[in-house]
Amino acid sequence: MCISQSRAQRQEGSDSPMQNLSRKFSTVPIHKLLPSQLHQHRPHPAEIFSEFQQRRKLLEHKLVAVLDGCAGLRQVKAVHGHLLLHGLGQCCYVLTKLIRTLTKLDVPMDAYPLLVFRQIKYPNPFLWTAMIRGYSIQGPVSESLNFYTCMRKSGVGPVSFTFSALFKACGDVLDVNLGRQIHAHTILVGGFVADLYVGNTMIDMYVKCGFLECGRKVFDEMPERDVVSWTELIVAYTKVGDMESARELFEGLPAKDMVAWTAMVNGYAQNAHPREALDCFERMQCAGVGTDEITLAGLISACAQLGASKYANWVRDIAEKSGFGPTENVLVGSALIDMYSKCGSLDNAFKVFQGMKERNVFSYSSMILGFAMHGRASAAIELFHEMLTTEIRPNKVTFIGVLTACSHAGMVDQGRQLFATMEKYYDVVPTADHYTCMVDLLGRAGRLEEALDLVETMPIDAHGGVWGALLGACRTHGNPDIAQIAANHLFELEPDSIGNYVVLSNIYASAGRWDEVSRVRKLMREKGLKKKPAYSWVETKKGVIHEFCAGETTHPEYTEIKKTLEDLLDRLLANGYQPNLDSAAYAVGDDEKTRILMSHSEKLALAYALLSTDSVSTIKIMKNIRICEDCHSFMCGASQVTGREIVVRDNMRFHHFHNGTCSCGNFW
DNA sequence: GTAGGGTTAG
Repeated sequence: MCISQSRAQRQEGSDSPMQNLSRKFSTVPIHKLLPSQLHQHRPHPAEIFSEFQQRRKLLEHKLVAVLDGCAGLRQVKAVHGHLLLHGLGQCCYVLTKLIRTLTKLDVPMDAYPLLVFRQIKYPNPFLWTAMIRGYSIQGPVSESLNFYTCMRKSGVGPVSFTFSALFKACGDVLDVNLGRQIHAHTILVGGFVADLYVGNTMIDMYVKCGFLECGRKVFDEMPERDVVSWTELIVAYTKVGDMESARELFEGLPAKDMVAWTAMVNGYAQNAHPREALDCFERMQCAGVGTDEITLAGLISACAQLGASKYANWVRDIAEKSGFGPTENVLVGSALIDMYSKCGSLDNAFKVFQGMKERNVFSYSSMILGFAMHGRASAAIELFHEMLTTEIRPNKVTFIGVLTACSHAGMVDQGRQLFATMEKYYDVVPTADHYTCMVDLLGRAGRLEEALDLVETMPIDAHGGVWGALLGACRTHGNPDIAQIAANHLFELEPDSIGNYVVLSNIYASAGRWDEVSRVRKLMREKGLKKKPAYSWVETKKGVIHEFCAGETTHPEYTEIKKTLEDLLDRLLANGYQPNLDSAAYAVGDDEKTRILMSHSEKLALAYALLSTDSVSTIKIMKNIRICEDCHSFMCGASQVTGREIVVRDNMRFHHFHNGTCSCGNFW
């Protein structure tokens, strides 16, 4: 027993030279010795190395923290200089951070980062990956891939982050083929395909490239998923408008966080389902999930689509209570400006704008568009000039706003001038949407030939909007010949859009060309297209919304409505109003035309509002299609004989009727 | 290292 023990001791000693050494050295940690004791003790070398390593690690961490705080290339270079000076020029950990910092500072990879990298003798996988990621962010992606190949050749194995960086690169340049190759490679290398981050970036890559089904397949095959994987796919479905699939997936998500809920709320809002967006938000609140500015942006957009002041005030209240009020938060503020404009309260929109501490191009553009939508052209243009005195540069939407303002106010020359400066001074290349505004501008002003010429000579392809603007102008100015040209293009571009057939047929009807009217109607029948029913909505005092369809007689208070309308008509006729019979595009007698005109949904809505609201409040009516000429002059007259303010939002813009005139100046 | 965002025209 005794022998075997001593043998074991001897064996232990021979196996471990360090243990042998330890008998000759002190085991007291060096930092616990007094200076006077130092010369008597001989600290163990392992301890000295360990202490050295600890200090070095601490130093490296500190350097990484310093790099994190670097604000510019000069500071990074200074750190690098110190690294070289103190023998840390080969330290992969710190240099990885250094390269990442340079990437964050947008320093071109080929310049300084590559120089740093080339000085390293033995780069570790993280350092290689920092280079791959750098090129993946800046491009070219081919270089990113080159680095990957070199890394493999040098015998360094990848880490999961390497694949994430590569997939991100493929997603950014929309190169699904390369993505597929790397996907296959990921499987080949083994292990990484099951990694959560790798899977998530792979889903993102497929989705960005437009291969949603491939992303779904990756998702379905992932051994482990988290809320990020789910949310990526949910968003992908909302972006293609497939809210049903998004909802299905969302309901199956076990732990829904704020981002996932927000994806649903905003998905509904973006796909024109404002009620569902509101419902979803209420569920989110019941689930006790917090709200931030991004959730609010979607929610506010939903309220803007509903266009009712009841919701506008409700959502504003929520924003204030969540700590994202319009004064402090530029995102929420801009969204509220847009919402108030669309709800008909231009005053509230402007109040929000004025109260904002910080403004950006969204705030200005929304406000300019608000003014334009409400016919306040000079205010829109004034604000545009005010914006130019700040550091904020206009973008393409800002120009849509000012051009629309000019167009609705008949300011042809000013509009032309602005259009000419867009690219020259502001680097905003005109898009087909801007040409739409220009065609609208010329068209409304009656310069149909010039408008046609512009469409035919514009340097980019005209889309439906451009021809549609021309067709609309032909309606206003009664030009069936140019209308036919525009319509022919529209029938090609938008074969199933019913509105174009209706407008063309109405133009022919106004010109009394009934043969042509029947021809267009026949075309509609052949295509199986049916006229969209015209609706109007009116909000009563209690915030209840009543809907009226053209020609309907089923409202419970129809008798009173009819009586009110007849009384109003009598007063208007006495005041000089004459029904615009051209607005009833049917080959029938004048009496029948008048009867049809009196059944238009906005007139019914107006009569109901007169019946059910107090005599001082503004009447707000919303419509799903453009207001006709007859209803427009009817509203003008009504605002005069009743002394009421009437606001009508049609599918184009707002009309403020006050004392016999409209804010649109009869341009719409 | 991975996920949610605002204004647009006929």
